Amino acid sequence: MKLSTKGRHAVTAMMELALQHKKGPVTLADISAQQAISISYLEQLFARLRQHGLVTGMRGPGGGYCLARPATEITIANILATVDDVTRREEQPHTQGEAPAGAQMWLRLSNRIYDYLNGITLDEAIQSATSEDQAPLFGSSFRQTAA
Amino acid sequence: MKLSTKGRHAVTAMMELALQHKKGPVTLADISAQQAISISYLEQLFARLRQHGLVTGMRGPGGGYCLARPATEITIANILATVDDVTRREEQPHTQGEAPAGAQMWLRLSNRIYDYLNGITLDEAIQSATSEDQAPLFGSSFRQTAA
DNA sequence: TAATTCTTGACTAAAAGACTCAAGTATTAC
DNA sequence: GTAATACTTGAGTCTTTTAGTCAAGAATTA
Repeated sequence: MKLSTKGRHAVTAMMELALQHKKGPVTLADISAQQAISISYLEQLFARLRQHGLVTGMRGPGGGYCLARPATEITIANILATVDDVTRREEQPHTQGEAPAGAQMWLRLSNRIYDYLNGITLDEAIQSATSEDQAPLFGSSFRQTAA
Repeated sequence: MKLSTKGRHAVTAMMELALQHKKGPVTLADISAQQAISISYLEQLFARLRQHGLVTGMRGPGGGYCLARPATEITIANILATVDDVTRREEQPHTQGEAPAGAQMWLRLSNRIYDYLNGITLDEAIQSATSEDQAPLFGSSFRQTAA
């Protein structure tokens, strides 16, 4: 599991597509202008998104990119996985006694985060981000103590 | 929000401290051996962990590092925040009409992830990672479709 | 007092990440 | 047919991160 600016760009771009899908295909030039990223870089990202079946490209004038599936069927984890080469990984079933316990524990935690992000659809993310009053999603019993 | 190998090292090191806290302080040399990381690098990480009040160092022979608080009161988000300079960030209340909608949406999603990780304590992470039978934590209705 | 351990801080080499640039080909609306 | 767009390819640059070294020193305690 990983969370980088590259993933951020991909997610926000996908959100853009979802928001404007009623207006038809969205051009990379549009997204480039809104996100202040070069078209060439977006091309890299969208090449992967397309290869993984998350978007479809339409050529010619009036063309652009659309979501390949409804926004309710695309998860945040889906998007991050395409651009960051991360997936859910299965744990090894005890290779030897001298096992990297820490690695195994991290793997499980990592998978847990992946599952969490896989439970958030693009549509839902937009909904909760668009709603004015943002209800706390967790009790947040703990806050930062650091100065 | 960010998720890097640096954060991974910090989390696994903290797990190690939590596991061995009954045996007293843990030396960096121990962790170095277990995680195959140089002591010097660990020193960097632990310097930050100590500054943020997550661990306490004990000098002299028999010294080492301990958790500054019980493992039930340290969250994964706490740990990641110390080494990665990430925190929960407040959203701006609509600066202008020409607002970076995508940025705002990402911020909310990012905070949501942060809150999630802030809801997982070190202790809980170890528990769920140690238990043999790992029950699925989410419905995981969606799986990877990519080839 | 000497061994052990943390503390601090500067420094560095290699790798990855985050882009940009360029130059072309393929489609399709008009 | 031409212009607007997607798509492809590949190189190239700049920054950040990672992972680590080196060194001098301060605190602790056997």
